[in-house]
Amino acid sequence: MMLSDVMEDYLKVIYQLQQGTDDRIKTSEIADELDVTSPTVTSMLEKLEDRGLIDREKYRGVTLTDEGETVALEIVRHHRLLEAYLTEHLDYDWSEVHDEADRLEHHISEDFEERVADALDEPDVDPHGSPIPNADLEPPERPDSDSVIEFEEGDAVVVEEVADHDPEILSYLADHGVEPGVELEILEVAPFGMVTARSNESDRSVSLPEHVAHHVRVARPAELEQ
Amino acid sequence: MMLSDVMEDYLKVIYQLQQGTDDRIKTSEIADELDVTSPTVTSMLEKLEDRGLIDREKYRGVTLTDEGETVALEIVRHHRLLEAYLTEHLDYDWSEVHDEADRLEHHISEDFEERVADALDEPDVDPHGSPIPNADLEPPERPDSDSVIEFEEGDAVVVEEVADHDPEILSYLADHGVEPGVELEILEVAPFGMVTARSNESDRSVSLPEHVAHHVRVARPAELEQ
DNA sequence: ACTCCGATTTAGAGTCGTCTAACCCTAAAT
DNA sequence: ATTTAGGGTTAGACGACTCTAAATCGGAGT
Ligand SMILES: [Mn+2]
Ligand SMILES: [Mn+2]
Ligand SMILES: [Mn+2]
Ligand SMILES: [Mn+2]
Repeated sequence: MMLSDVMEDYLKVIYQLQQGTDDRIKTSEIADELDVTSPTVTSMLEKLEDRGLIDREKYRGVTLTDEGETVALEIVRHHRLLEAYLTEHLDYDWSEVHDEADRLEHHISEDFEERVADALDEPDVDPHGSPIPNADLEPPERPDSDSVIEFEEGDAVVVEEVADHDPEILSYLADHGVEPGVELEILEVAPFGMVTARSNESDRSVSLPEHVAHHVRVARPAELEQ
Repeated sequence: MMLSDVMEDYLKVIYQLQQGTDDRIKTSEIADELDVTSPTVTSMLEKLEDRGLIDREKYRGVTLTDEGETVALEIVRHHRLLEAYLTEHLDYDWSEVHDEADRLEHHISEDFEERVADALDEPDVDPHGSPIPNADLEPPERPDSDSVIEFEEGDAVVVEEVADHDPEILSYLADHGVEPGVELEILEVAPFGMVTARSNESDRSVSLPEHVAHHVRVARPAELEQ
């Protein structure tokens, strides 16, 4: 199956939008994510349906077929391995890797993928804490983390994943001690969603507006130990 | 200036065909190299001319403008740095790097280029002995090597560059002790161009049919020492 | 059941890079 | 000066991906 970069991007986006819901993915969601108009999405969805990569019900959105999911996992694996390699071996900061990986993910060979995975010793998460699909492209199990928004004043949690790609936000977070692996004590969750917490890294408090906090996924330490 | 991958490839090919001649580059040469038809080349040449990247005289071929040459050098730098990086840091063999670099060269950022160059300590040749344009994209000086075909029985020479990209040929050459840096003693140059030589690496003789010998560029050791 | 709004699809068009078929130019040979 | 062979260009088309404008669907609220 010979797929264009663009088709790969559509499948990747559908995969990512599908994580954490059972809802079908709607035309407009894809259009937003890829920065194209909805008629453009509609016509690409027809093509992907013809190729058996998605299930489509007109006016009701799409889901990936198994084959489509495998392609998406392939691209996600490339992306996250590249992010890991760039930070580990080329001295990139975690805030800088996304765009580079987003271009290269479509252009590396299976051989390159394998050598990178070897050089990293088959990592299972990328620098943002997101799981890297294994070489067999089985869907990684859903990490049992929740958005930090779900917690309350007084909770002690560990950052598992920061699912944001904006370099400015990521730099800010790192500067304020919010990275995968650090412990946070929740100080306040404001009614409009802003979370204030103290990091054991920076030892000062940091406030995260809702749209940022939303992407900071954490788990209770207990859940890790059990 | 926003250029497509395809335009970059045309400029790179024109640059490479231009090395070692003062002739203008002809439509059909480009078509052969890129595996497209000549009308396709003609229409792309019109576009490149409009953009000021080539000088074109209808029916008489093209040359790169300074701007076009800079773009070509940029891509060649990417290509050769990638080849060097893949062999040095990802355990690729020199016979395997070309195709990978040929795809990635269009998709790496300037930042990536710089980090790779740093990791390699600003190398000046790639694994095939070809010069890597510097970061300022000044045209590298033409290496003073000649095809091994130009020499005669009894000459002692050093391999400077193996300007071939075919993995099978490169593996064969490495197996028979023909790589940049090795010394060769020319044993025979047949009338139909085949060169037989003894390598100080393998210590056995190896014969190279003309089309292979043509790409093996060597220099007299004396020229190196002076 | 009906109406209406927002989301989706249909229709039609444009750009890019490619092709084939037909025509044309240049340079070499007569 | 003419012919001719070979390569180059023009013309017209197509697939991939995108857009805007117009038509249509479906669900929410009466
Ligand atoms: Mn892969
Ligand atoms: Mn990531
Ligand atoms: Mn560059
Ligand atoms: Mn090379």
